[in-house]
Amino acid sequence: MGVNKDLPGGFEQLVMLAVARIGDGAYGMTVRRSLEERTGRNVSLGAVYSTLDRLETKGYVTSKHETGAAERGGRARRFFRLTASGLRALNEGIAALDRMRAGVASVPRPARAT
Amino acid sequence: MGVNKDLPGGFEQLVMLAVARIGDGAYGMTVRRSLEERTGRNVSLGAVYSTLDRLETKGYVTSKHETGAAERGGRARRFFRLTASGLRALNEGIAALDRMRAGVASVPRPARAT
DNA sequence: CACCTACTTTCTACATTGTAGAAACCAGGA
DNA sequence: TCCTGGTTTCTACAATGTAGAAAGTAGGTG
Repeated sequence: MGVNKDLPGGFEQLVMLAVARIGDGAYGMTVRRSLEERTGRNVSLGAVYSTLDRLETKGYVTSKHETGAAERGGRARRFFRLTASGLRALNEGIAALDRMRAGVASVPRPARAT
Repeated sequence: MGVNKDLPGGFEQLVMLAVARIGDGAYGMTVRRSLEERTGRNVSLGAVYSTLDRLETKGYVTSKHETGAAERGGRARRFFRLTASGLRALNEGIAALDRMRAGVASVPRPARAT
């Protein structure tokens, strides 16, 4: 890898953004849903989970299994949160992209706040 | 791949942006330089060229060898340009990222124009 | 009880992308 | 001739992207 290791690439960025935007209720399904809604592409759960796993190995997210009785059918959910270093890496990656795109006429400026 | 095939990932985006921003004089070395200046990371020429090659196979850039006598030491340069479909794909990818990041408090809005 | 179903994660496998470094090319000057 | 600077191409491997099948878990239902 490059000299600045581990700047997250495309999909990883998107997944981290999903986790960030969802906040507390971020687990596999909600991350997937968020991704699909905002990007318009359909993403498989497998894709989401393995990315999340890899992010966890890098220390960019942490996960915790739902405690107590999940009075809900199904396996205990695994909730994800962005770590400080994850946020840092995410912002660096985004910043680099922004610097790259600044002033390129054919590439639109980002929309204003939402 | 996903349903919307071939949205370029991280590094491909950066390389396309470099080509776009450089305009006419875009070839291996200038692309590399632009990347390094704006992102701060050091990128190898190999990385640049193979990415450029792959982008070309996808039809996102075209290349043309320097015509006439290159009255310069060295092999004839290969100049790259973004194709219309490359630009479209690039903008789609960026737009998806923007939608994902819009309204996420911990992720700064992009800087104003440069 | 045995089974079915909904929800969710985990595992497996493979394709694509990211990345570096060595090799080869080319021309001009020492 | 040899060296050097500028440039591309080739080779190889690691990391990321992506899908799909499998399996765990609980609650309902006959």
